[in-house]
Amino acid sequence: MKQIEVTKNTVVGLLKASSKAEDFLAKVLKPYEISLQQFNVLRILRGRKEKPTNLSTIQKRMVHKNSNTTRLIDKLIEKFLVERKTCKENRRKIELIITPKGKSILSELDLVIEIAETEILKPLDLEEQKSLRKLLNKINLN
Amino acid sequence: MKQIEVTKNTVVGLLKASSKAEDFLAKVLKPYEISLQQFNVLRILRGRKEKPTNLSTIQKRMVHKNSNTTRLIDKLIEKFLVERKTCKENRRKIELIITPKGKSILSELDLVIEIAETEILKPLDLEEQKSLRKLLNKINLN
DNA sequence: TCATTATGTTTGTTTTTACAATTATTGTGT
DNA sequence: ACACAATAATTGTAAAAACAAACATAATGA
Repeated sequence: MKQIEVTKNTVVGLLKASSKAEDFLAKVLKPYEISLQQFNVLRILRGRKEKPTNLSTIQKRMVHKNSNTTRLIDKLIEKFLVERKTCKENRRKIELIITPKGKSILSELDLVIEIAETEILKPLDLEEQKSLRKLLNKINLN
Repeated sequence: MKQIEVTKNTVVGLLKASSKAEDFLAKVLKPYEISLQQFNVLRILRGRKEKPTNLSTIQKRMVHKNSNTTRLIDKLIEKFLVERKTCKENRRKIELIITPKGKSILSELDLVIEIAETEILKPLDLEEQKSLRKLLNKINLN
């Protein structure tokens, strides 16, 4: 098999595995009326501890760079999971911070997401997962 | 690091790598006004040679199972890249077939897509790609 | 200072996607 | 044959994503 065939199959395999994972994750989030993207933003905000975070920082860390972050966050604000205020030092920026309600819902979600993630990677043992992670990281850092 | 942390990171890595790949592929297809999904359907149809293929078969093979295949294919038909006719043996089914124009555009696209796929997996050598493909396949078959 | 450029976010619009409901046809069991 | 379930595709509708343009503020340099 030629190199290009391997490359082609690998890329298709990557897209399929990811699509499958996303469908599954979205499904477990559905009952909570939180989209996968929204969940990711909440997780990013929590990871920043109490540090307020501006939109562009979130965008950089998001899985899907191209989604409309302003409106995505509007949804989270409507649900009182996130607060938005304009940054005093630089009034172009806004600062986002996860609310206690946001944290509380997130800790509920952690559990179901963990179960789902484990299910997705069930066909791989720990060493295989580490090896996969390493290969994916190489792609992501490029 | 705990098992669950490895799993979590691996899933996030998977989603990120795939999102990056999709963005890149969509970008190279953009000038041709063909979406990644449309491209995939064309490729599936070509892969079936002259055998007419019905919608549900395509859906099974598609990367994104949940997209609205009827309307996606409507777009391809509007552009005369695909033809649709109802199946005589089973009138619930429809049969889809790629047109010569579809094939011709597809062979143009093959080139740019190959370049893009190679670029995406550039950080990995052949052995690493094979190893990645193998791991992804395990997930996909599950 | 004042024009110019760069940065950060929002908004308008079109296209896609998700999801549920509907239609059409076929298959099955009595 | 007839009701009932199963299969295959389409349609309606709401939500989300893509993309470009616009807006506000800040930084830079003559």
